[in-house]
Amino acid sequence: MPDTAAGRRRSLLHETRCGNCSLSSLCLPLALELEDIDQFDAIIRRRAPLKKGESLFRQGGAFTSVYAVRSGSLKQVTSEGSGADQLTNFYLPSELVGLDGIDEDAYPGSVIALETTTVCEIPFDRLDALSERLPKLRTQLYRSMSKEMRDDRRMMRLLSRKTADQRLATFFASLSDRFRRRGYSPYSFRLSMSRADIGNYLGLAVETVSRILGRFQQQGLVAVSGREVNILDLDALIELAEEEGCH
Amino acid sequence: MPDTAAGRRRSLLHETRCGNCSLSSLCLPLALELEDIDQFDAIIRRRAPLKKGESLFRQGGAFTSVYAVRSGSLKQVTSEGSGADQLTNFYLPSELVGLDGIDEDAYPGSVIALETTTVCEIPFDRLDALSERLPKLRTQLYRSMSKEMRDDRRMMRLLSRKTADQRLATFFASLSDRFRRRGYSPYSFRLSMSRADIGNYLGLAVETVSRILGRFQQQGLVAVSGREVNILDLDALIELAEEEGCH
DNA sequence: CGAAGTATTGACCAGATTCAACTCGCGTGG
DNA sequence: CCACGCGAGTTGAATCTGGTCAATACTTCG
Repeated sequence: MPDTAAGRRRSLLHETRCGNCSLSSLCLPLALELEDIDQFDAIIRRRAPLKKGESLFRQGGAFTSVYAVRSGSLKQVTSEGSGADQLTNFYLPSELVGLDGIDEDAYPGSVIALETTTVCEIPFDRLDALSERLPKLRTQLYRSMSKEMRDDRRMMRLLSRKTADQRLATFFASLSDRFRRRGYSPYSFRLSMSRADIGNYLGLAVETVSRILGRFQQQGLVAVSGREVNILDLDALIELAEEEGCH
Repeated sequence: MPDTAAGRRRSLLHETRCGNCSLSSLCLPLALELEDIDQFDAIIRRRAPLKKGESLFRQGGAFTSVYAVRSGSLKQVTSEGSGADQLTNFYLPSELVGLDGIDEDAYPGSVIALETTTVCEIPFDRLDALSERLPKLRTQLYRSMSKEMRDDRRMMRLLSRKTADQRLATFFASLSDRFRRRGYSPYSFRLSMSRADIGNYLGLAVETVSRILGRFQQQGLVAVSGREVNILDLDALIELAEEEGCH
């Protein structure tokens, strides 16, 4: 009876087993043996799906868990001092959220769902304990953090050296690549974030995002209609993204 | 006979013991018990001091170790594609260098001494193994990485939201704070990096750095003479750094 | 269907870059 | 010891990219 509460719960539980998760080749337990995966699986907690706009946690909240995105997408927003927020990251399925809260035992930003989103909650103390026994898990955790640091550096480079056009081009190329890795079309996808989010993330005004998108369209690089994106010339986008300041 | 090779080596070895290192309260082993510190100490390798301009490791080099800065300072430089380098970080004593190389098993940037600099080399495989037995060390390692992620986010905010004045103000306030924590004067110090380095780091042209430094001087915020800095009004600097875009 | 939020477009403005000239400080070698 | 030369730093003028403000269209959702 899949429609009883118990039936639904079972199917949800079943659904969250890492062993049969389609993301297992990208996610934290990627290096684990079958039996180890079960151990890992055991510490994971299900969360009810988040609806668009709901927050996974709020800035300043006590750090307890990291989260693996299972479906949907989220944004991380940090508001410092009195003023404007800074959008520091978008998270897609298989990515790990909350690692920057370990130090200071508090989340340094709020993380908000951009659409209906499900996540796996991984209590950090249990993850840490398990990582003591599973060197591969530990390694993977180090790798995840290290990767995030590398991505951050790339973002700094984008923010301090690239023109608005290059930022947008980089953004689309990167999204395309992330979708490809997850088995989706790298050429055709739907943006879950608003133009304002994109601008905030890339350090640009909304108007600039809009204008450049228009230009890209004229140049035949992409076809954009609302949040629906078709990438027409990925190579050109990538080239534009990498292009060096011509002296 | 402190002048024999053996004597010198002994004194150097002695010098590098974590137990009597003045930085131990800031550095990686900060949470360890005395006996644990000795274990940690045992895996550390001395390195000959780096002279100004020498590199600790080069971008793309195989990742083997992380390094704790003991004295002096370094910069991390990433050159992507064909063109301009990006200076992604300055490292001061007690800070950990190279953590972003774990993922990909290669250093994502070159790290270069800005002055005569000594570091402690910590082979990562041994650190990882030791962290299996010492939960506090593991925690500290997670914390270090987490902190670096947080700092990166702050940098992104600086690069995407702050004006040139605010960037410089933030830079000086942050340096001041880092010196204070290390027991040096927060008001008077010597910059080990060039104006070009500062500009590169903050995403500004050298000329802009120079001009704004001049303005700060006129406003009585700092007194700068070459690389010698005196901070005259730290509070004003901090306020300027935090100031919000006034709508 | 209407209202509020989201996106686009245009005109104008300003902060920062670029280019170029010039000065200063420092180390080297004559 | 001083002159020289080079790199680092400063200053000025012109330019330009992207931001701001304002008006207008499009969507999405109650």
